[in-house]
Order: sequence, then structure tokens, then C-alpha cells
Amino acid sequence: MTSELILAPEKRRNVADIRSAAIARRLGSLLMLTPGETEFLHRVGAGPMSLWAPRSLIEQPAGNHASPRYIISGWAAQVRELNDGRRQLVQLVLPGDPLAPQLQIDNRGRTVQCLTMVQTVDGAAIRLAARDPVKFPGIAAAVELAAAYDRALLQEQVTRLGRQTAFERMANLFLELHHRCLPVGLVQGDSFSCPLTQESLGDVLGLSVVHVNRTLQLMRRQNLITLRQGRLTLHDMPALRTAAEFKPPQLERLQ
Amino acid sequence: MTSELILAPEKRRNVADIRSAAIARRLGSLLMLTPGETEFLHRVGAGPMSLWAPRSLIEQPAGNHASPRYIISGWAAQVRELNDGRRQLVQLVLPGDPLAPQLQIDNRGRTVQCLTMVQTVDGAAIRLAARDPVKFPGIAAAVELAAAYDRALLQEQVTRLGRQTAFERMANLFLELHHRCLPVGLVQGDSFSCPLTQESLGDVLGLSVVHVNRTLQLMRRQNLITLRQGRLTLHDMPALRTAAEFKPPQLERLQ
DNA sequence: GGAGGGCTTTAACATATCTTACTGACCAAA
DNA sequence: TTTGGTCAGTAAGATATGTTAAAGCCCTCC
Repeated sequence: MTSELILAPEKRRNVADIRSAAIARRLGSLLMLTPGETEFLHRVGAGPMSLWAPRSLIEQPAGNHASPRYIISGWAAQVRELNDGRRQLVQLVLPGDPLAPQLQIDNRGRTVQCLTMVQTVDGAAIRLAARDPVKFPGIAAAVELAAAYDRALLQEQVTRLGRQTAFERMANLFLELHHRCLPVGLVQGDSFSCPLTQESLGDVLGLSVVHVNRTLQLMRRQNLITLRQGRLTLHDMPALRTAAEFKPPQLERLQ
Repeated sequence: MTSELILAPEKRRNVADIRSAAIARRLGSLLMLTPGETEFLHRVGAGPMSLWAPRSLIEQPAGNHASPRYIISGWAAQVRELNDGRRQLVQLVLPGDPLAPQLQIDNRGRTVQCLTMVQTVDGAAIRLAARDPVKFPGIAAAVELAAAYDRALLQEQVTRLGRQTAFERMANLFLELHHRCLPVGLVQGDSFSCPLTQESLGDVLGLSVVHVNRTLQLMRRQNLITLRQGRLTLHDMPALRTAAEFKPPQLERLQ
């Protein structure tokens, strides 16, 4: 993560572009937005941002009328902890995603934790724009679609944990991550930055660290993936897809 | 289920009341509704209904502007099937719940299946009412709250499957079901109708039938529950709570 | 009143995954 | 250079849960 801070100037420019564009790209991938809307979301993404250290907990504004923060760089996760220390990363939050969609629910015991350094911007402007159908005809629908999409991913997570083997779970997750990073512009070729430690991978997949490691080795031996220094490369997507039965949620043809 | 059809007349009347009230009670438990709103929801619940046989798949109207059906009696489940026949009941749908909250997503491979005989009513009127803040100030917020609540339950399901043992999962699920049946008026004392076969229980909890049976026997031997003829009684909620770490999602204090 | 079909129960055995423990690589701070 | 921390890798033994198979129960249907 910090390595990004010491990139050459022209590269740094690109990175900054990707960041401020994250929200626009994410929402724009769900629904055709007007140029004005895209421009607006770019400005939101380039607005004042908060910086969060790795492992820090992100506090959420709560209540009915609060607006969510959006991640524009870094990875975070919704975490649920059990009394004896068992941890479940309920879902991963990636650039372009709102941090916690359901602010109306009291999230005691369900925190959002940064997995890397994280930059967020405030989503109040988006919330307002969603209420102005004249100037922004697509924003409200896009935000709603994003929530529905997210919920579908959560349902995939349930199936993974309930009925798939370690190998299948992992393949499935990797495909989901690829699928989610793609529209936000975070994928280069067949590889993308995946800053999960084996321990957090285990906490996502409901597995022990040891078994995560075993399963990774297995995937490596079959030349399916490379995972090194926080970078994940998928060498054989067809094989992964066969193993994982990953079906990305599809948007309904809208009338 | 069919036994309800042969109740004495005065009983039948009560059952019908509970049914038509399901939506009103569910939404009213989340937010104080005006008498007019409650009355309106009662009428929706007493409107023309569809009847679905046990095991049948409920087709969903799809697309952006479709409105969801609401269950007013019986249990159903969102089902995800894997190619080799493994099944996961992603979440249970109970009276008062909309059948599938995210209609914008193409649900191929994610069907809604009836676990019992099911009665549904069309939710179009509710959708319309949510757009009329003058006449129905609370409906929109209540529907939104219900969706957020539902999502929180889905997150609980993830934790269950990812990090809890069979015993804990089952205890947790039973408490959730109790908690959900309560506001809809389906709980009598500490018992309620729970028409899950051991096989569907397994499909909810990510366990094999055999292990479901083992775990049930264990709970029975510890005098925690009775489950007979589709009726579940929780004899020792404190013990169950300790085992399960069930934390019902709490609504934020609203401003 | 027997036959068949769903559901529950139990037993015996198989195995995926967990636990504990140790080693080594890498990196930042002292 | 040492120290300490985090993370990846590996081994050995333990166990929760899955699989297969069979039997019994309770309905409903004929």
C-alpha cells in the first residue's frame, strides 16, 4: 500500500485518477449514467477524504439520516467477532463500495475494519443527488442496484460457506474478487492487488490459516493461481470457474 | 399445514386474522405506524392471494419496476443449488416478509421454494403507498428498515456458517426463528410452528441430515428444546443464548 | 388392511478440516 | 548486528462432520 506513495510522478497521477473514479466506475458499471452524473461522481471521489490505518476500525455515522462513507482506495471488511475470539469477515468492501449499506441497524459487534490503508470520502452528496431525479436521473437507481448487487454477493457468500469445500470456496472467492475489481479499473491483465493475509483469507472463508495455506499450495501446484506480495494472478479462469461454480449476479434486463 | 383447514370455525377466524395481519405486524414492529397505515396494510393482507403447494417454486415478477409478493402464511426459502445437487437454503422467508427483496438481480439459479403450503399477496399496493409520504408517512421507511433488517440477518447467517459449530448454529437459528415469529404473532408461550424437516434444517445450516439428527438429539438430552410434528419449543432460552451468541439486530435509535 | 412414500433414527466407517507446535523469511526498529 | 514482530510454510495427531446403509415410524392411498 505505502509503496503507492513513492511511485514516479506520472504513475502517481494515474493512481489518483483511478481512486477518484472508483465510485463513478462502480455505479456506472451497473447503469448507464449521463456525462453529468459521471462528472459529479468524479468530483465526489476527488473531494475531501479520510485516511485510515491498516487494522483500524472505521466508525460509522449511525441512524436514519446518516450517509455512508465510500471507499476509494484500499480494502476493508465487515467483521463479526465471537466471544472466544473467532472472527468472521462477513464481506469484503472494495473501492467504489459504500462502507456499510444498512445504517439503520445498530452495528454493535459488527464493525468495519481496514485490511490495508484505506481512503474514504463522505457519501452525503450522493445521497442528496439520489433525491434529485431531474438533475441526476440515474443516481438513485444506480445506488439501489449497487445495494441489490451487494446483497446477491452476500448470498453467494452463504452458499460458499454452507456447501462448498475449501478449494471451491477459495476459487469462488478469487473469481468474485476479480469480478468486482474489474469495473473499478483495478485489474491488469489477469492479475490484481489482493492484500489479504492468509489469516484474513481464512476469516473470510471460514477456514483455519493452516488449511488456507494447504489449499493455496494445491492451487499453485495445479497452476491455477499465483499469490505473492499481495498480488493475485488467475492463470486459468476456466478451470477456476468449473471448480467454483461462480455465477456473478446478473442485472435483470430493465424495461 | 392442511390441519389448519379443518379447525373449528372460531379458530379458523383467528388464523385468518393472523394471516392478514402478518404484513402490518411485521412492518409495525420496526416503526410506529399510523392507524391509517396499519389499516391499509391489513387490507393488503386480506386482499386476493395466491396459493402455492409445498415444494413448489414461486415465480418472481422480475425487473426494475416489478413489485414483490409478500408471504402471509407458510414458510419458504431462497434456494441456491450447486450442479451436483448440493443445496443451500440461503435464507428463510416467513409470514410478513417480501419473497425476494432484490428483484433487479437476475435470479437464475436462485429460486424461492415453498417449504409448506404458502399464501402470498401482491405487494404492488405497498410499493405505491411507499411513494405517497403524505397519506402514508411511515410505509417507505418501514419497508426500507425491513430490508436492512433482513440484510443483517443474512450477515448472521454468514457468521453461523463460517465460524460456528453445528450445535451453535442450530441454537442460533432457533433463536432467530423465535425472534422473527414473535412480532408476527406466531409464537405461543415458548413454542411456535417450525415446519422444517431435518433435511431442510441441514440445508439451512450447511450440515448433513445425519448430523442434524445427532445435534437435535443432543439438544433434547440437555432439555433445551422439543421439536415434534413441526412444532418447536424452546425450554431454556438462556442456555440457548449462551451457546449461540445470538444478537438480534437492533434498530438504531432514530432521530 | 396392506403397500408405498416421506421422514426420523442409529450404526460404522471415512475424511475434510482443525489444533498445536515449530521453522524460516522478511522487515523495521533499536 | 541484534531484536522483535508479522507472515508464510510444514508436520503430526485430533476431531467434527460427512457418507453409506439399514431399520422403524407414521401417513395416505388404494
